[in-house]
Formats: sequence, C-alpha cells, structure tokens
Amino acid sequence: MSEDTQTRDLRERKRLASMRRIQDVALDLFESESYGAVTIERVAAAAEVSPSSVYRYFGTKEQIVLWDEYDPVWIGELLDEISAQPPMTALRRAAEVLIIGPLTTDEAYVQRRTRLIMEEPSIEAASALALYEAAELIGKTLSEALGREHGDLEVQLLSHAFVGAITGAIHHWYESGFATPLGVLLQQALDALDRGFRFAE
Amino acid sequence: MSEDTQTRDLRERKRLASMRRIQDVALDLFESESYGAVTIERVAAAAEVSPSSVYRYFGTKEQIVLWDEYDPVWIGELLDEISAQPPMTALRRAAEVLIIGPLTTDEAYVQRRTRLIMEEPSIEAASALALYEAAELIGKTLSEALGREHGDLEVQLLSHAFVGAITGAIHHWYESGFATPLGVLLQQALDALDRGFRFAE
DNA sequence: GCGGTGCTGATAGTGACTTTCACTTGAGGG
DNA sequence: CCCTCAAGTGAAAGTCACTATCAGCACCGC
Repeated sequence: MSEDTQTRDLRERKRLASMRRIQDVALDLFESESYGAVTIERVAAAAEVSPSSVYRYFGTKEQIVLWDEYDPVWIGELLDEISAQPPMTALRRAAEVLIIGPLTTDEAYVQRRTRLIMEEPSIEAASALALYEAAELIGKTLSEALGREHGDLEVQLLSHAFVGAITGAIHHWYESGFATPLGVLLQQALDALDRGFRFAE
Repeated sequence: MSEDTQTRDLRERKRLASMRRIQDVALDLFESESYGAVTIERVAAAAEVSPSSVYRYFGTKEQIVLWDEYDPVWIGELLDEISAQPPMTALRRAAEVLIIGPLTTDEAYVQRRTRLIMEEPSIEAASALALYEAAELIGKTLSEALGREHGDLEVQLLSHAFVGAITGAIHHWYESGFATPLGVLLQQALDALDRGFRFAE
C-alpha cells in the first residue's frame, strides 16, 4: 500500500517531467518560428515522445502553452482565503496569494508564455474561457461563504470584476514589455477593486 | 454611382438573407442532434449553399451560432453613449440600450443561441474571447472620454466589471430557464454596478 | 456583344484531434 | 524466475474544421 503510493508518486514525477520537457521545447519552437507554423508532430519529435502522448498530457495544442504546474495550488489557496474571511478582507489577502502565486516558477518563463497567449487568438480564447470559469468558481465559493443564493448578481459582479482586475493587471504588464513589476500592478488593481469605482466625474 | 450603391445594397441583402438561412438550418440541426455531430458540410447542404460559402460568411463553425445581425448596431450605440456622458450616467443609459438591444430579434431565437453557447465549450470559449475584446473596446472608449491614459487600471476594472455584470445577467437568465425576463436581470446587474460593491459583511 | 467585377462552388490540400490496439514496463505474488 | 496484472506508450487510420486556388457565372457599364 505504501508501495502503491510510491509507484503513483514515481509515475506522477515522470509525467510532470515529460510535461515540462514538452512545454519547454514547444515554447522554443513556437518562438523561433510561430505557433501556427509548428505542428504537434514536430513538438513531439523534438521532445522525444509520440504525438499521442502530447495529446494525452495536454489535450489540446493551446494547453501546451497555457498549462501551469502550479495553477491548482494557488487557486486552491485563493478559494481557501475566500471561504475563510469576509469578502473584502479575503480579496486583500488574495492579493498576497496572487502576487506570490503565479510567479513561483521562473518569472521569465511566465513572461514567454504570456507573450504567446497575447499574440495568438486561439490561445487567448482558451485563456479567456479558463478565466471566465475561474470567475464562476470564485463566485460559487463566495456566495456559499456569504450564504447567498447561487448566482447572486452582486457576487457575480464582484467575482468578474476581480478576475477582470487581475486580467487587466497582466495585460498591463505585457504591454509595458514586462517593465512594471507584476506585483505592483496586481496591488494597484486590487486597491481599485477594494475602493470600488466611485469615479470623480 | 447611385446604381453602385443599389448594387451593393442588393448584394448586402442577399448576403444577409443567406446568413440568416444558414444560421436557421444550423440551429435546427445542432439542436436535433448536437453541435459536435453536425458537420459544416451538412449545414451547407441543408442550407443549399456550398461549404465554401459558409466559411466565407462565418469564418468559423462557432460563429454560425454566435453571429448576430444586430450586434454591431447596439455596440455602436453603447460606445456613443459612453463617449458622450460621464461614465456612471453613461452606464445608466447603456442599461436602456442593452435592454432593448440584444432582443431586437425574436427573443426565442436568442434563447436558442444562448442555450447552445452555454452548452458547448468551444462556442463558449469563442464567446468569452469576444466578450473580453468588447470589454477592452469599452475600456479604450471610456479612457479616451475621460482623458485618462490608455489602459488606466480603474477604467479597465470598470469595463470588465460592466461586461461581467452583463455576462452574469445572461448566465442567470439561462439558468432560470429563461423564466426571469432578461430586462429585469440587466437592470439589477447594472444597479449593482452603479452602486459599487460596498458589501454589508 | 464585350470586358470587367465580384460572388460562387468544386477540388485538393493541411493538421488538430480521436479511437483503437498491440506492445512495453514495472511491481507483486507464487 | 516466471506469471500476471496495471498503467502507460506508440503506431496507424480516420474524421473534420479550415485554407488556398481556380474555373465558371451573373450582372453591370460600355
């Protein structure tokens, strides 16, 4: 039984290693040529696996770029924060999680992936859907924590604004050529969210 | 010259008629079987056009469902409102546009398209991207109207929250089985947006 | 009639993605 | 040491969205 676990862990490690290697060589190829010009077959060949394996691991071509080993981790932490605190406090704390979370891996690597996402509509679409679903998940967690009905409009609004804020910050980051530190931008975005948009008109 | 315009108008009408017919038969097929099970070729055959024409008109399979003849019209009106008024007033007025706008066509027809979008991930992804881009467009217009720098975070936040609010309302509408009138939901969503999210915690 | 102009449909690709199946690998039990 | 069972890998064939090209063809002004 403990051996069972070891086996599973071993397999898990090998799987992760393969996925990292595939993503690595894929990013190189996508950058040196272009996303559209590189076929899965060539990615597979370069990573020394079969095309079948690439599909088994990632499912779609876009996911090769979008996949992030640490996403489940920090999304989990974020949801924990949300269900444990009143919403605005939770969002403040979530700020901290979000500033640390997405950059656990090599920052330069995240930048390369971000650039590809922003420049390739099909990846951007997949990313937009993922973000939309993240907003829905946050909304669900939030309305449970607040004891509101599922899909409460105010909660929905807040969750989408929250995700919009993060998206905005990342977009900003990309357009500044990654000059402004992402942490600062996330901080600002969440400040604005916390403040609400009472515009001086 | 006036004949030129007439010719263009004639072609435009024929084009629109074809697009409507294709969308019509496509919705029928997608509903009676499923989106995935129906090929473009069969849609084309049912609409008595060539597959090439379907691609010329819609570009992608998802667009057959997403395309709305009146989208450009009410998006234009919305942007006009935004650039003409202070932001919060504009959003109030936009409410009116949005309540009338999306339902100029047959409401039942919009419901059918909405159901397909919600139930088919690939269409949902395309829709999410379109909404994201709409948010960016609104943000651009808004920051110009306010004389802020392009990509001002507060503005970005507001635009994404605005689109999130509308998305939330539509989502709500769908999940209520289209029981609650969309107008009421949009009203509520925009009220919440106008109020800002000062939660009673 | 005659020469455009712009739309249509037919044909022949390409490549993402799926399904199936035969093979390997590695652990555990006799 | 062999057998077996589990899970993963790769090879092969097929489907279908989507692209590019090109030959008609209608409709216009001349």
